[in-house]
Amino acid sequence: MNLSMPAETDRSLGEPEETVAAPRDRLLDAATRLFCRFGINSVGVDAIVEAAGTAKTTLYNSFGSKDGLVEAVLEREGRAWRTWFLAELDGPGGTAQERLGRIGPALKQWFGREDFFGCPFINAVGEFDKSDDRMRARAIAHKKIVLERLAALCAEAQFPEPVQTAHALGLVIDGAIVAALVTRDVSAADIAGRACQALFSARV
Amino acid sequence: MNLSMPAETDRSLGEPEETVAAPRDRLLDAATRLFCRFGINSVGVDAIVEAAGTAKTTLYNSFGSKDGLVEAVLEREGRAWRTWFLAELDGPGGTAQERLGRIGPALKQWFGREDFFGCPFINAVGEFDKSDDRMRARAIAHKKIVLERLAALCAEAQFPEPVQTAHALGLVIDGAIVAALVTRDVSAADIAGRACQALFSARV
DNA sequence: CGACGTAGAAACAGAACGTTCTGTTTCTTG
DNA sequence: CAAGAAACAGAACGTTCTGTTTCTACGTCG
Repeated sequence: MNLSMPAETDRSLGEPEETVAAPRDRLLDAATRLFCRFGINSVGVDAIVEAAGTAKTTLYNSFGSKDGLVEAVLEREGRAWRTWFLAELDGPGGTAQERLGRIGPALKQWFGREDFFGCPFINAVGEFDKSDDRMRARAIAHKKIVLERLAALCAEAQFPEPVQTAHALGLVIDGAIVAALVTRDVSAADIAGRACQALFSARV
Repeated sequence: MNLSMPAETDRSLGEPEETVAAPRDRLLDAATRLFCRFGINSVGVDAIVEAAGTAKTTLYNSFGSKDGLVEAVLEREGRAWRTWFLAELDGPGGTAQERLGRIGPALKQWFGREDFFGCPFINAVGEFDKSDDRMRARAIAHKKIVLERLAALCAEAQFPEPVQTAHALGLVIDGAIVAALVTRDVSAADIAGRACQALFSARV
């Protein structure tokens, strides 16, 4: 994986496929993997730097603290997930309601991944002090972006109460994530897809 | 609950209001409070025994280990929650569908409590190793009991697919719990209540 | 060429962790 | 009163934690 060699940018002619990511990115990758699988509080910085193949000094020079690394991981992971998920909905063609109908299939694809360990924001809020607003604020900011896009699609689909329907869709999505995490059963996505259809036809 | 203690029952004439709960129960109470609020991994045994007003020896004689205490806490808390929640649904009078309609109000009541910190099982699964089956199994056992009661009510309400509808209700419930935990907004229960009604009218 | 900045390796400090241990106190029971 | 059990108090075990420090090596660039 890392080699532990300084020369990580190939000096000579250039063999881009043999290069290794920069230490900062290796730390982000390793921390993301370990945090999501084992929980943030269960992973020490030693395990992270070992998995990243870097030194502890690099971690603290790059992120200042473990919490800084946590924040960077959630920031990057949240952005990546939103980009992927919203792109799944906004695929080629389809009316607004048909795009909303892709929520279930998109979730199913996600739940089937080997590295699916639930929503990092939900897990993070659950394992830290619930009276501390920082982690909750990060999760709210993440979900707000998704909810706003869902509300726009609900409005485009002429639902009478687009914001409320979007929130209901959000409940179904989060519930499916939790159910898939607990049961390891991807069919939670099918249940969620049917629940979405029920919301559409009920036009709540 | 357990007793197992000779003392703790007021010996003499009886001054029931001045007695203190048995050490084992004090440990369970303190651990429940601290685990739910701060997360299991963030609470050390020193904090628990201090909050319970007991000695560490009592904790280890009663539960064997911190994990034994965690298991006892989840066991008792899960049972208490299920008893309360299902009793809310099975209140006086009402058809099966009307009882299911009490899901939203029951959640709202729960979300409004000061000591609402989400579902301890969801939080616990999220903060431990996701490849470890023990914690997941505890959560599954808890949710199974609730889902079975919901499915029975769905069948009684003549829904064509009672089991699937019950699972959909479960998604909405879990999603509302997560949303209320993250946002601290009890109106997640209202959204959940409307989503339940949508599921009923869609008869999915 | 030499200075600078980045990164690695390894040790360290101080605290907290779960757990075990040695005693002491309290209460019940014979 | 004597014996035993249960709880308390607190020190100590070894490990792990976050974070710091020191030192070395390399690549870049003036």
